Amino acid sequence: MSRTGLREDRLERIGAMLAGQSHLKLAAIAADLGVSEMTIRRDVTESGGRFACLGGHVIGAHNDVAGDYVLEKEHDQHAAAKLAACAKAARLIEEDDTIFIDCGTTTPRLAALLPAEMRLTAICYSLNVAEILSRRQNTRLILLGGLFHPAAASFSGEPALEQLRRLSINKAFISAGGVHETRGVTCSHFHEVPVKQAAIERAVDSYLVVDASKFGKVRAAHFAETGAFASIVSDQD
Amino acid sequence: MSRTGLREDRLERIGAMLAGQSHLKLAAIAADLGVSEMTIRRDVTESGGRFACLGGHVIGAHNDVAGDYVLEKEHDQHAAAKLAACAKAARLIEEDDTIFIDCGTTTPRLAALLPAEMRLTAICYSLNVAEILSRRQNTRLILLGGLFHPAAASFSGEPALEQLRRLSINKAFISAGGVHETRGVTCSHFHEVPVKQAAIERAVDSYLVVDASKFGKVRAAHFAETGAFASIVSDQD
DNA sequence: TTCATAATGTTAAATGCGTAACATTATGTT
DNA sequence: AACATAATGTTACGCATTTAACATTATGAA
Repeated sequence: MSRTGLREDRLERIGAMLAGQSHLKLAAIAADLGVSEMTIRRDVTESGGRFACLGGHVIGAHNDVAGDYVLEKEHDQHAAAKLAACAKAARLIEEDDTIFIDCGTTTPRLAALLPAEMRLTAICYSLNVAEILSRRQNTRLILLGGLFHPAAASFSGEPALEQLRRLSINKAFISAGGVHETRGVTCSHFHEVPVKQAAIERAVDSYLVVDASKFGKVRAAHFAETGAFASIVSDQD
Repeated sequence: MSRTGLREDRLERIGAMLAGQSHLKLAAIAADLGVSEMTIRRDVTESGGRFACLGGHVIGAHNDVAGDYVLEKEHDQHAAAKLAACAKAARLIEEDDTIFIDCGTTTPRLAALLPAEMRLTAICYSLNVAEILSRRQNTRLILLGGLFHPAAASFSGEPALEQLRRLSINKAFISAGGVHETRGVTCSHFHEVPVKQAAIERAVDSYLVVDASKFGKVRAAHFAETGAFASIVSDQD
């Protein structure tokens, strides 16, 4: 039994060193902590997935959304479809637009597909989308903050809603877990409902960005009818 | 001259595929884009640091704060001192505390050094701190949103300030660019001033977390006197 | 069409990573 | 103190990654 917890201490220090950096040389960490590279290797393998060793470097394993492994799997399955839908959505965006990007597993791809040099104002309320947008040069980013929900990596709260209601949006890109002819458009997380609704209300045009697997599905939280959208952007028709 | 920009297209698609994942197999990307691994390798080297190849995988280079290379360098210089200061600060935190963590290059390390299993409520207003905190299991995270400032990776805005003024904080961990006996405590970014001040006001105890290199320095934006803090937590005395 | 140039594919060799096996040192117990 | 066990260090070898060099295919211009 490791009474001392030295390994855990080192892992925390590795985490601290990694804060900011994307990857660090195995040798550098070993030198910094005054142990051998082999020990760092062993630490990383025992870290339970917090870190990973790749090509002599350590990287933070940085799993998108902590916990939600179900979503993560679904993610991979329809990855190509989502990418296709996002590519279409990205073509709708013009220079100097003010866009709203919803949360979920589809929308980060849209954020990543925005033309690199295009001047934009982007509004979002999820951590993974914000992170992608924050790296852009010519984009003004507004993140609606509040209480963090790990399942969707999104935030919720009245102050943020108030702020959203005072913003004007050209194009809102909304995602959904289900699109049904009679039951309308639904998602899984109730706290997202008021945000999505406010975004749709404030936007000149709203677009529903979903892969075709969502058609016919129904989720718990209803937030709009299909008629609320200027168009449904999907990999198929 | 690459008139077509195929490479750039692929880089965007790689970015989109990487959205969420920390790393992706080189072979998987090559298969998805229908090109050879060698081409992906060349893309990555020509990406100007956006991506990196490590151990047969591609990772997002994920540079902490886009742009601020000056800070990034200073960062590295006093890295050990900052880590030491943060380690001391981390020891002040107890189970079930509500803590405020400031923005900057020091505080991400504090966030990373928080005991892994400790139950906490954490308030922050910078993207890099939020990202680290969001991976914790037993922590309720509140991010103060608003307009993004790339230089400090932080957010500002009246709605977030209002929200902060309604929160109660046990311990606020504040960073600074300068600590001076007569000129007080200062930082470089004016938009941070009202946030820091509100946090100090709402906190039972505020702690100034700085490495010793900050002593005697003065920056443009004044936000507090040294007397406002329960103690100054630094690598030296 | 023909040519020049860019883009991509293929192959092959060497560097360096990753793993295992064993040696050594620390730690705690009786 | 002597022992058992955990923790770390060292070495060496197989193999995947990486790089370079060259072959091939696309692209655009004259």
